[in-house]
Amino acid sequence: MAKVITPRTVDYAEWYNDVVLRSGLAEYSAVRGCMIIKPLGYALWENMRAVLDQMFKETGHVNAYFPLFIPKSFLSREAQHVEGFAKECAVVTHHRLKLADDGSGVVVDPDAKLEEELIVRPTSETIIWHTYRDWIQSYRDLPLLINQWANVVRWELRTRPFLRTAEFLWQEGHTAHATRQEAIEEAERMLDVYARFAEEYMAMPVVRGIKTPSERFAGAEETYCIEALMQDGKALQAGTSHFLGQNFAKAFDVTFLDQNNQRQYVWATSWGVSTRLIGALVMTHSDDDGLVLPPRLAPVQVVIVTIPTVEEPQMSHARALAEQLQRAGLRVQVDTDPTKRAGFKFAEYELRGVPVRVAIGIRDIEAGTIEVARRDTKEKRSIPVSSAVEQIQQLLEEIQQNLLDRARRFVESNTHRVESFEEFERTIEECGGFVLAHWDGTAETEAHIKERTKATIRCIPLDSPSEPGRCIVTGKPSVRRVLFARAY
RNA sequence: CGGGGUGUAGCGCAGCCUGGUUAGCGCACCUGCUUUGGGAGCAGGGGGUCGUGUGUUCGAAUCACACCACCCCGACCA
Repeated sequence: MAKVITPRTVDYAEWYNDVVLRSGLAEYSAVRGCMIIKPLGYALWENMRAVLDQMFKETGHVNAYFPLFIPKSFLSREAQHVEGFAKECAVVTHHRLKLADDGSGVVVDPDAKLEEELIVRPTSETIIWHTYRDWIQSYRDLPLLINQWANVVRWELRTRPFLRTAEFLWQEGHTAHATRQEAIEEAERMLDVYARFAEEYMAMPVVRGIKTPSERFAGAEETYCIEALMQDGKALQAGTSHFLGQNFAKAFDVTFLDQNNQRQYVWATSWGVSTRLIGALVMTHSDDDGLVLPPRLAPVQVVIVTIPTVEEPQMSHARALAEQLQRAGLRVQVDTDPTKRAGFKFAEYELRGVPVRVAIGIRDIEAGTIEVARRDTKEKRSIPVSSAVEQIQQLLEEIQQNLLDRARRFVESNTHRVESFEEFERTIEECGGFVLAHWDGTAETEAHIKERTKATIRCIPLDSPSEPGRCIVTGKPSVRRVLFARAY
């Protein structure tokens, strides 16, 4: 038992770290708050990226790439934006090192000070809108629908692998539109893309909603979000889409001439998801034996393990089956390594979250069967090798669906409606989860609740029906319930 | 940024309080044999600036001081 994972019931945070580190998704690096994304974690990200990229292209977007560095002066052009990010910026001040006089290594060369400091981008609105000024002259240049896959740096005080790292990988869409309405539609469209991706590929149910003013992105007029519920009852913001109004157009003077030859400021959106989604995936499906990955995103969907014996016809059987599965479009790995025992491999592939494991031993070959084990329920059964491809394909779909159903049931049974502040406090403290309650719409009440319970308004759900009620704190009238939770 | 913790082999740790031969254990690694359908057994072997610096001492992993790094918990944030 070389690799033991702390059970979730003992310490959820420790369990999370164990799963991430021991499954080989990522490890800590020599740089504080920055992680090394290992091949398994990166392959997962590549799969996510491929699907999202396709979805972005289907909705009319194209990719581009903007600089990593942003002149300091750009950041301060939009007042709220700079306020939101100033406290967590990495700053480049010099461009050269030199040998230390005492021979102790290298030091920053004071003569190589930059005239204007450069900020390592925490997000790219400013440099992109500075560029859009040149790209947009006419209504014919709009809409401008651009996405960028990049890394960004936010000097967070407290970091956790995938959930919050000082450097992270993400995509950021930045679009420009001729009308307010069109920009709002874009922001909503991309939120919908994210929600569909979360549910259809990650098998992770999400609540779509809008943020309250105090939780809005720095510089946005409206922030849309998808909120997911983790197994420990805490919420995780899984993606955001912002309607930026004309804030950045005004800050960077981006205007166009409309059909009536009138000069207008451009309307903007930005939207992003990050490697945080990998953390969300872990905390939605995984268990005390390690990762559980949804088949649609799993880097390896099927692993075929041969049970070694002296004579080894298993190998050729395994390779033949792998070939058939690959031809059917599946991602397959074959493990015929005779130096590790079967039990070790079983545990190892479970730890790494492979959805379906096939075992082939001499017994199976004699019986014309294979043993198929599914990761989500740990069930095993023998099936005839003749129908292996169809059955495995079907099983993968079943697993994908089961993960979503299971996660949905979890969210449903951990979403509570409360009518009083007392009930609210008790529910948050004892059950966690999502809490739907009436709120009077003021920042004061929101802050009060946060202070008392550490719960925040995750969003005002888009699909929430209007339902007259009274604020749980002030008793003032409210027209709909909002979604509260303690959050990551 | 506040609080706590930890730095000894790739990983996990013991040793430190009470200084003293060659720094030890488990896992992993290498070799051999036996095993092999749920994390194999035996035998042998390789691997160490004891986080860094300064000090105390005949002698420091061990004592003192300073520093650094990372992790965890909070406040802030994707």
